[in-house]
Amino acid sequence: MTSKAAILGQLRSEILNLELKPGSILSETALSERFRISRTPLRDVLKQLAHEGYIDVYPKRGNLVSYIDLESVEQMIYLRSTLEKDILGNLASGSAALPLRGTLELKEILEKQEEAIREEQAHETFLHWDDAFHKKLFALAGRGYLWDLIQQSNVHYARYRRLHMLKKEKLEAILAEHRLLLDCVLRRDASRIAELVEHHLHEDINAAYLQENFADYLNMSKPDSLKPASGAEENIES
Amino acid sequence: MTSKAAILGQLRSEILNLELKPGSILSETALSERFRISRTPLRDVLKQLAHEGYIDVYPKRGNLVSYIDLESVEQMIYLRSTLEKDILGNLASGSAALPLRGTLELKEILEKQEEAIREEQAHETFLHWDDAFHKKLFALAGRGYLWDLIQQSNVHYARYRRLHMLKKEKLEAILAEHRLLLDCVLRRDASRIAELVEHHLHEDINAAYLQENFADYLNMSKPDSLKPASGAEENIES
DNA sequence: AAGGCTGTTCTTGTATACAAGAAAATCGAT
DNA sequence: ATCGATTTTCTTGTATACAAGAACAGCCTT
Repeated sequence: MTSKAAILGQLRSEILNLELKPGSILSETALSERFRISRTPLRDVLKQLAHEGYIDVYPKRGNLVSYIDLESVEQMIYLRSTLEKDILGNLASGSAALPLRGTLELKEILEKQEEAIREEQAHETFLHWDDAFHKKLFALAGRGYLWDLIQQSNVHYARYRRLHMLKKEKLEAILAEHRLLLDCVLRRDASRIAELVEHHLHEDINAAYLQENFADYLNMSKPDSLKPASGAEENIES
Repeated sequence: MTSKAAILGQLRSEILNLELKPGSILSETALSERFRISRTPLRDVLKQLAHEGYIDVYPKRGNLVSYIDLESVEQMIYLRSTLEKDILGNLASGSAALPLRGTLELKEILEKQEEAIREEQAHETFLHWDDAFHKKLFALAGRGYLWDLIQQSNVHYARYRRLHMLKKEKLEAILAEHRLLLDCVLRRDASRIAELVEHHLHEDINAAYLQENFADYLNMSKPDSLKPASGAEENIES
């Protein structure tokens, strides 16, 4: 656990699966002791995390694990929804036929997902194969580049999904929708895809429920005085 | 010119307007002398540039201004095309009416763009207002967040456009298309928007012409041995 | 002349000492 | 006890010395 890439991955996964709760302090000195590495390379890791939205940097005060930003969640859902409607539409309406190889890989993924449901403590595994399914669709449409791009700004949406999963055991429902979508593509029925994708991604973004049960995970847009750096402090503006 | 944000902006603009050509070396020591600042904060700036694709980092060898990646260009055009079709479609089909204020701002931008055409050496100014027009459309649809997100991965597309501009003086054509698009939205005619957006953004991605005239600006996918770091070197993987 | 070894000199990567800002704790006066 | 100024102690930001890898030049060998 000494390389920068390993540390980055470790912190990323701890933040994503909510072991590190929003608001937790990531101190440079503390982390440098934990990972037995000096502050300089560790700062590189924190910079990367900050750029991907995992942490908020308060200059000369500290780094906090970011609170889940529902605005970002809504925007990412819209982005994915719009793209996947188009992608699945193209795959279905057959200007380019779905190759047999791709079909098989998709079905394999869905089987893995079904297995994951049976396990207990299945959420992380299930989510992994859920992502794999959508990623494969992007890849088959020649849009893997965009999938990777989206993943770089996915912290808030990824954690939001995990909070929702905790409540509803609607894993079966999700899997069923995947099967339905694949069916439409294979039967070359583009007509229903738009509504299916729309419903699949907009898993009721129920802000009220979240604020009731996970208020301390969320970013309630408070006065600017409490917001992280974004201006001309000693920070880099993006 | 001592703050990190200023240096970042300076280098960004020099790379975007091709003063710093692809392949140019950005040495930490050289830059630290140029900007009278130590290597540590300067490395932060380079990290940011690397993350946004402005430079490629070859560990222990150097940092080169990235070559224009036509794959990225095509992906970004598709991304914007798909999003803007939906955005303009929504603005036109009127679930939410375009407010008077927004209409006026858009027309103002188009006037600025017309002024820019008359000036000589107009390209940079023209492009600025061109971006402003599209950005305003995103904002009016409540998608300013996504516009900003896209801008963070826009190096290759931005430079590609500048190379195209050098050849064709099709500034008037672009402006005319803007007027046409705005017209469709105001007249609530959503039918032609898709094809207009498609044509507007896919300004003939003529790879042959570029490779003929600007081969040394482009990233011809060479053998892996010449590619920048992306694996388990001493670098951070994204 | 060609090939390979070796040392020099580039580059970036890391560690650490110090500077500077912000918040908290302390101590004092009222 | 309460309020306020000062000091102390956190935090991150910066500078710099050193480590280590990569490329290059030169030389020697063949």
